Amino acid sequence: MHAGLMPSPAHSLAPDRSGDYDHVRRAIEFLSAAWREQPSLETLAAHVGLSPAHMQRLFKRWCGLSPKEFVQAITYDHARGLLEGSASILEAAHEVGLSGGGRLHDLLVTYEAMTPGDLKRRGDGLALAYGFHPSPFGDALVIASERGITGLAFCDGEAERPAALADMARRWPRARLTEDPGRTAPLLARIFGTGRSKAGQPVRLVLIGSDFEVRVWDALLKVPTGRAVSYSDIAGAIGTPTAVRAVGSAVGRNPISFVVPCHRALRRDGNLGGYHWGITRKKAIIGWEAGRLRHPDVASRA
DNA sequence: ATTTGGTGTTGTG
DNA sequence: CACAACACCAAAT
Repeated sequence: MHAGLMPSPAHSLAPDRSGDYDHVRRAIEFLSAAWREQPSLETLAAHVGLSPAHMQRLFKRWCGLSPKEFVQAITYDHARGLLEGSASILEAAHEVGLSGGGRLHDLLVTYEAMTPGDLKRRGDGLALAYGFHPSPFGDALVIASERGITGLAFCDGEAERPAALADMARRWPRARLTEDPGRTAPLLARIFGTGRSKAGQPVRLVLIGSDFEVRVWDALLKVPTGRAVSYSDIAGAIGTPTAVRAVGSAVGRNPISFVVPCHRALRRDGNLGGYHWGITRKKAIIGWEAGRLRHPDVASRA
């Protein structure tokens, strides 16, 4: 299938970015495998199947960084920089956080957690709408109840959609899921939409998980863009300093990817650690945020 | 670089 | 109730 021949919308002010991530993903995969040889722009572009100039422009448009800068942004050293002073992030947030209610990273986020009773019912009586939508990181699966977003997952391409949906549905086996992209689309737009969240409209989350899991996810919500914490930082902050590995599992079970920024949890030593939706995507998100931080206006011109 | 032993929580039977 | 699985970590090959 030669979908790559799709004509580019030459002078649209709102370029169709939905196809970008597919190329970006293949570029990141190549760079990850070959970083030691410092591949040239030509080599990279040839592998992805684009001209060097197009490759460069694609990356710039996607995240504001060139491929070379992107590679810098996901290196070991840079990750260690993100972790600088990481313990104090959660400490400071803890002082403010309890009184302040939920604000967090660059989005305005509020959340409620399901009660233990709700959890036991495994979603019985819960009506959930879902939809797939293009996002900067591939197809995004959004799941929402009447009270707010309960799930956000990613996949690459139509073929992976059933698996992504099953992975999410398994978390609330007795819930009734109905496809309704009309309802989920505006929720996703609020997350990836242009610029800052439209004045005062918070993103409402519904966290469905055990008490321990919710405490972990709450800690993640306190990590701002451009920073990161280690799994053991989180363990310490929630009062179970030796439960590092359990924290890792809980982070991995985060149902609302990206909004609950599980990609900002790294290994203590600067290794990136794992990611439920693939390490490539974790790299993509970290690099994308690095670019957005450097050029805050990139997203606002849409 | 890779292995090893120690971890808390959750889901399964 | 026991047990395996897990997006980890520190120390020792």
